[in-house]
Amino acid sequence: MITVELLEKYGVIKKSFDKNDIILEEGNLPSHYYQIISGEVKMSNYNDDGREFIQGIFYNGQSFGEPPLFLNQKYPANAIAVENTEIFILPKGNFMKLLEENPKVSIKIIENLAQRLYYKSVMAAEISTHEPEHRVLKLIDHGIAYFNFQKDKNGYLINFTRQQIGDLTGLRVETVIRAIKALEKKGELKIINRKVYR
Amino acid sequence: MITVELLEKYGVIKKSFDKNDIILEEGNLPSHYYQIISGEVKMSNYNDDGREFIQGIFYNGQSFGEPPLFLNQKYPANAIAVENTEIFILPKGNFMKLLEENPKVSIKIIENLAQRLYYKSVMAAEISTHEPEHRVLKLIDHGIAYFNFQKDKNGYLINFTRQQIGDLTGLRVETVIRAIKALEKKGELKIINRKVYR
DNA sequence: TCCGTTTTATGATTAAAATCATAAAATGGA
DNA sequence: TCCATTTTATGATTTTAATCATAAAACGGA
Repeated sequence: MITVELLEKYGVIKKSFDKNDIILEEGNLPSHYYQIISGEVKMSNYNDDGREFIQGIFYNGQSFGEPPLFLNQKYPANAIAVENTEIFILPKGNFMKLLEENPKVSIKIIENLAQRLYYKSVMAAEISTHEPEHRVLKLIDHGIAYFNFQKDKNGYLINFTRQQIGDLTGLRVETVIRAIKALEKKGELKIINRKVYR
Repeated sequence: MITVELLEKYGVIKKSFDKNDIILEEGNLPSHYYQIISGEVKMSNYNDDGREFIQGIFYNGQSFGEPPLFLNQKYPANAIAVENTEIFILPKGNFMKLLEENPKVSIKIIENLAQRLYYKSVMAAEISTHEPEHRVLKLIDHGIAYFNFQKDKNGYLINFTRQQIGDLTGLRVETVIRAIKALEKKGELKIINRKVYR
């Protein structure tokens, strides 16, 4: 996350997106740095028969889509507004100048990329070698640590739909529903009027 | 990749590992920066029944294991020497000092992390939503672009065993063998005395 | 408040890859 | 050069999650 003052100094602009708007598209070449002001963004892929895989979900203050920007490669996924969203957008040239002139920002970027790489390492191993229940639980625990889940008297409210959990873990929605039921039976989590708590 | 001169200036040491030696272990806290001088290193996970998932394979000049170093988190995977390997090892404190005093290195680190994140994004989507043949072909094409595969009159020699391809794509070795056969039949690649070319 | 859409839910069936079994070929140390 | 190990290979069987079908509950705009 880069501070508003710094972004403004380098000529950032604000842009609004409605729910379900496409912010950037797979296959396109990157030209801007994106940082969320408010709202929620997902980056995801669709395979040939329309099945979705969610690479990640991003909230206030978080940036997304930097890797291809640094590599001059095409975006490997789409970015879509999950709800109405406001975003800071900075042209690549300005962004690079900002980085050069503010070395401490580089460290922030490194930490952010490291965090995302860490998540992807954990989930890749999960998706490849573990059963549905294990995958779902790992995603939930990651979500508690890194997403903005709220804690109340029942525990952490897992603010994902079953479909989203499926799209994040490579499982179909029915499998997720059954896995969550099984996890509840084992006492690993609670279901209170359809909402999942841990 | 950080230059030898710079590493030496900050007190790097060399260390040798034999084939199959464990360089660092899942669950441990990081304390050093690692950069390969010669040889080959894999980072991988093992699930409860010993099934392996290879996070990545690294060669001369490449570094590995940085994300947890930047985050002060436990390693999410093991690093193992695939063959006899020499490695530059720099203590965390020295490495951080090097970064602070050489801002251009930060950009290199960013590019490297971005590249690895890119690979993981592509493979995560593959593993979650595509059939074995597609997954194998995608890995092979990625390998051609980013690993040191050699080109000769038959095309690029894919320098992975079927088992390695399986461990990188989350498939069992028999499935990989059958997928490669099917891809040959479709003309997507060649098998010349058991070696795969593309 | 009504109605279309989304989300959660459950049972039956199917398909695809994993597993199991076995073996030939190749490789690499001793 | 020999022999143990690794790699590639193939067929049969099983298992597991996907798929298919259907529906109730909840949600959200108009």
